[in-house]
Parts: sequence; C-alpha cells; structure tokens
Amino acid sequence: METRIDRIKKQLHAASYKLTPQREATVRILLEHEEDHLSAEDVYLLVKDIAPEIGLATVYRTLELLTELKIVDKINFGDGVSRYDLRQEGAAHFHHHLVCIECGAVDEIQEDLLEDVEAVVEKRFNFQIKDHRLTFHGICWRCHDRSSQDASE
Amino acid sequence: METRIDRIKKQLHAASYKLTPQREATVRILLEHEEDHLSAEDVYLLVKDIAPEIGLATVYRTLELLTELKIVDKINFGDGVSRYDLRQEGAAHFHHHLVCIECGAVDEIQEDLLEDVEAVVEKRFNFQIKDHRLTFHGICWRCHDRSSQDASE
DNA sequence: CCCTAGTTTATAATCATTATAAATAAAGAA
DNA sequence: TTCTTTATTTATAATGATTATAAACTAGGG
Repeated sequence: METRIDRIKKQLHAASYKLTPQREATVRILLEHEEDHLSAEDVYLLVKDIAPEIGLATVYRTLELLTELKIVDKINFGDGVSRYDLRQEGAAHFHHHLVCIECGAVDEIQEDLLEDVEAVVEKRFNFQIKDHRLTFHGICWRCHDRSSQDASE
Repeated sequence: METRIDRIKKQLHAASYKLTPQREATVRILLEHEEDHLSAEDVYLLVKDIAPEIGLATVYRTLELLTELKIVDKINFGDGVSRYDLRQEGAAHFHHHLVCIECGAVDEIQEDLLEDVEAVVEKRFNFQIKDHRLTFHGICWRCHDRSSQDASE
C-alpha cells in the first residue's frame, strides 16, 4: 500500500502537484475502500476519522484532481451523487459495473469484454474511442439465490 | 406522430395515469427533439412555447413518470444534469451513446452490439441483466475530419 | 350537482457541488 | 534565517438541480 501511495505521489509531482497531508489522507481512504463506490460525502466522513480538520471542499477538490490525473474515475449510477472509483494500476480502460436493482449492490467487472464492440464502433462510426462507461442493471447472484430459495420453501 | 402519442396515451392509461394537456405537451416536445438529449430545464423551456402556463415541477414529474413507464430513459453524461431520451418503440434495450470530448456532440447507436458481452456476463457472473448503459467517450468523426483538415493546411 | 382522487401551480426547501476570501504552509531567493 | 511568492486549505456563502408542500384546479362517477 505504501508503494501504491508512493506511485500516486510521483504522479502528482509529475503534474506539479504536492501530496499534502489532506490529499494523502483522502487517497488512503480510497485505497482502504477500493471495493466500494464512495460518494464525496462518504469519503469526507471517512477521511474525518484520520484527519478531522479536513474540509468538505478539499475532499471535492482532491477527488477532482485525482480524476483529472486518471487515478480515480468519477461515475454516476443515477442516484443524485457522483461516486469515485480507484482505477486499477496500469488498467488501459475503466472497468464495468453490475448494479443490482433489488439490493443496490455494485459489483465490478475487471475484464475488458468490449474489445470487439469497440473495434466495430471505431470503424463503423469513425469514432476514436478514448474511454467508456458500461453498467448493467439487473438481479445480482445474491438476490437471485435468495429468491429461488424463497420459492422452494 | 399522432399514432405515437396515442400509443403513449394507452401506456399511461394501462398504468392508470391520464394524458393531461401538460403531459401531452411534454411528450410532444420529446418527440420533436428525438435526436437531442434534453435536460429537464431544456424541456421546460421548449414546452413553455406550446403550453406557457406549465410549471417546472410538472415537467420534472412528467419526465419521472415517463421514466418509470420506460417510455423515456434518464441518462447522465457527467455534466451536472440528467437528460431524457425517448426509447425507440419496441426496443428491447436502451441504445448507446458516443460523446465527443472535443465538441460535446452526442450521437446515438441504435444497434445492440452487446448481445455477446451480455451472454458472457450473465453466465460468468450469474447476473440477470435487465438493462444497460453504454457510453463511449472520444473524438467524433466531425472533429476528426476537422483536425486532419487543419493539419493539411 | 357534489364528492373524490388525481393533477398542477407556485413556491419553498433540500441536497450536491462550486466559488470566494482569508488564513496557512511550503519552497525558494536573498 | 528572513522575506516573498505560490499553492493549498478552511470556512462559509452561493449556485444550480431537483424534490416537497400546500393550495387551487379538473374530470369522472354517483
């Protein structure tokens, strides 16, 4: 984890930004909650535990900065808030999401899966793809299991 | 177009809602701007031309209602506003979008393209897909043409 | 014609996000 | 070290999108 933070520090420096204590605390929270999809408010509340003096605006600014540097990705699942997701180190493309319409869980798909589709789109629409967002909405395996179990009782 | 409105009227009735003049005016605007991706505010301003007494809250409520009934899809391209997009009649799935990071243009892809990917996801993650959102960010053909033209001058 | 339920209007309230100005910290020059 | 400059943060106000509220309105059934 330290090495991960060191590398992020280098990325910031390369763009002539500093890794201030507030920024480091924010990154640390993101690393500790890599599985989750935290909103700015979520991050703020968690960061306050390790850096109580931090302001909400700083968290927003830091998340925006990390987004610019492509260290995190900003996503929106249709509820009113933006969520922030650490990009896998070295990942060429943003990963996909499975949002369960029953329980609200959000799972990630790290595999690309879109290579063929993107090749078609680039050629057919003459569109040079730089990034993508793919989200599936449906019933997750947990809810699926749960309901088939209910039915058998 | 009239038949299209008639069918939407039937869909509303089937869910025991009425097609009030305000709702009809809103639907009419959506039909007239099928190519665009209007925000609630955009719709409001356009509807006011044909029904000046309408309130913004009614537009929001109508768009929400149409979203519930899957007559429109609510999408978010990362700017602060939700946009509303008429679903193609009889379309099984929501269509995809190409967002140009140069000029901001949003083009639509009506073809499904995701059948194979969805089959993989359903099987591998045991996730029952109900809907999807796919957006590509990149350089559209217009901007692409423009820059290669500039280079040759 | 009255009653009821659904709908709309106008407005206020809320919530996420961004802007502002003053305070602070860090880095470099003298 | 001390001065100076610039980046950063804090606290707070402002903005902008969306939602809630209460009163007025409308249409259909009895």
